[in-house]
Amino acid sequence: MSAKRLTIRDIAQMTGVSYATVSRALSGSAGVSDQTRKRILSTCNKLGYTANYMARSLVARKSKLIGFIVGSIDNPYMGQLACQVELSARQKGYNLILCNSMHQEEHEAELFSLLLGRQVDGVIIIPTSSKSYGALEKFFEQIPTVFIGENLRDAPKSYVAVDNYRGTMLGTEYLISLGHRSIVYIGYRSESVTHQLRVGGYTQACKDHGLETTVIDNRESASSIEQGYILAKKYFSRYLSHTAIVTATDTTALGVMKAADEAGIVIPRDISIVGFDNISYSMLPRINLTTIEQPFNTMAASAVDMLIRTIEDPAMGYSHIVLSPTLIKRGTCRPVE
Amino acid sequence: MSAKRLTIRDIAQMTGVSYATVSRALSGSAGVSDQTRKRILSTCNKLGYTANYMARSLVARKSKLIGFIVGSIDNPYMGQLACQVELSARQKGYNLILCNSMHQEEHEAELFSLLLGRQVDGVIIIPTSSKSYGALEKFFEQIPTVFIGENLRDAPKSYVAVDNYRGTMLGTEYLISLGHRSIVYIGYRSESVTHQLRVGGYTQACKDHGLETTVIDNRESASSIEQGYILAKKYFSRYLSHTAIVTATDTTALGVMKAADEAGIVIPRDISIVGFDNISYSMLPRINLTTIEQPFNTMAASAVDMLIRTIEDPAMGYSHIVLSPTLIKRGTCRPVE
DNA sequence: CTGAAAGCGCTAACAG
DNA sequence: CTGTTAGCGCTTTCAG
Repeated sequence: MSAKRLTIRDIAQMTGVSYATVSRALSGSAGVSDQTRKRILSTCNKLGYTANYMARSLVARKSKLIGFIVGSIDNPYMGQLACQVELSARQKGYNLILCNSMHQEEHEAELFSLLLGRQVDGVIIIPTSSKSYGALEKFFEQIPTVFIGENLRDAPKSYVAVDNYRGTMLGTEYLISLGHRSIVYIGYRSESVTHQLRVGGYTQACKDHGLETTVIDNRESASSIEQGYILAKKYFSRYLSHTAIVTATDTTALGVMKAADEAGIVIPRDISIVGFDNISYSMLPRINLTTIEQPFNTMAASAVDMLIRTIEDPAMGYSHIVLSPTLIKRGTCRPVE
Repeated sequence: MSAKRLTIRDIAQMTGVSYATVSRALSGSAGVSDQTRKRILSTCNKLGYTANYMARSLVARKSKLIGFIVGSIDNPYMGQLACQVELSARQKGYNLILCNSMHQEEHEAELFSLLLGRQVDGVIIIPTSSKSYGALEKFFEQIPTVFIGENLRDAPKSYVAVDNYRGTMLGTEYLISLGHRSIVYIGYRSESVTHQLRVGGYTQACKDHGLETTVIDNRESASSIEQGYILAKKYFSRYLSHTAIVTATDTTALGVMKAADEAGIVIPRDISIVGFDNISYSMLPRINLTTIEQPFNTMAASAVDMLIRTIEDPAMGYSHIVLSPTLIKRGTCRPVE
């Protein structure tokens, strides 16, 4: 096992040149004859030599490493983003150190320090809530950071998010266009700006059409199927008047659907429902959820681009990228007679 | 941005000691008076100093970094494993570099070299197929590696997997106990040993009870909902005789269910189905898939343990951990009259 | 075009 | 108990 890895000196000796020359040949910098370069390169991969990034990073003072903090990678929304983030980053020569915060703000801060110690050149974070921002502020001047998913409003920090307000507005108006006059919002997490905006879009759309609003809060630190289920179960046991539901997230919607099924409420016959996120599971057969799509690939690519631009030019300011959501019509909504 | 990070010398100067003393104080090694240690530690976190892992790793010749190669992290099966792997690794002082191979063996090899250059102390891989093993063999003597998920039979390399043979056997026998006499297997990927074992368990169970077998192959390099759908669609358009389906994976089952729904085939009334993996979405309301569970948490924790043990004691041999699967009875199977 | 030497931030002997 | 001195493997001046 690990027969002491080869160093630049070893291959210098083999080739009969100084190790400085080897370094030059490998890093592609000028000042080496084509002949020696070829000779060096060939012995390198004959012996399977791979340069030591650690040493290289130490002198270069940059690691080409990006810290990536997510609530938990088994959440499909984060998984989809993570996949694209990793791919774009790698394509640009960066690798990702993955960290799960388990949706806890204290952990996010600890993880940030850890990542700082790891000498990452920047961090991309899918924050648990907007509160994350405040707690993390002290790190921002130490290291380029970009947020994904959470809308930080006018905070002086880079983020890429979807237009959440417009998203729920789109969803709510679709429901209204179908004839619904009594719509409830389920799963509002008040400490999240994303959720504030989502509930805002719903409220505005209702107001615009002279409709009443009802909002059911989620007091947990994350949205999940379980939470949606719990919330909806309680809801179904008390209210009966609404003909449609706007949910905070697709996972919430999934939980709501479960509760509806158990209560013998048929979707969309008895009640219509629209989700938010368009996680891959929303398109499943039996689910077939009408929802608002977040453009994952664009979000991930933009975040990586933004971060790397800031890393390479520290004088760069911040940017806010707010992408357009799309309504995906599937099978959970129907016109009201 | 990044006001040149503090070094050990900076804080040595501030405290009025030599930087070696600071190093000792930080690494907790003996040979520093409690008083000076406290003084050093306090200035350290007053100034927000974090030790440079790169430099530390360079001299220690270990990075406390683990490379983690997955097919693609947005696959729920891999996401669930990844989450646990990261958590266990971090708890033991290791961090993860995440890489998506996009289910391509060539990429796996490239990723391995890259990770080697990154000086990871070991790698955990969820291989695309058993072919991965051969192509990667040349790396194994260079770095501790453990495989998750794929059963490598008697290969001289560490892996943790579920007893796939026993899994489908369990599933098939359950179906048989329900009275099914005509069962088809959908989604066999012949280049994967995991799949060979799964189809083996199915075949054996059928043989044991004197039943015929029918196997539908998946010629793609990965299982997915889409593949399951395509396979099932073709299947439903030709066969009609089976009363039950054993699927290679839950994602396959999901695709099969979609095709069934579209074809007007009602599950479980017209046909029963059992999946494999118990990914989180199988328990969804409308899905409620009867399936074989893989113990994700145990698998992840064992893999990390095994790897770290090998890292810390290079003389360690390899181990094969084959965990027991469990049948999760849900709503997609019913007794045949 | 190539070699020698200094140093990135840290740890680990070895002295004092 | 603390300071000094070599490096870890590499890049990068600066000479030749």
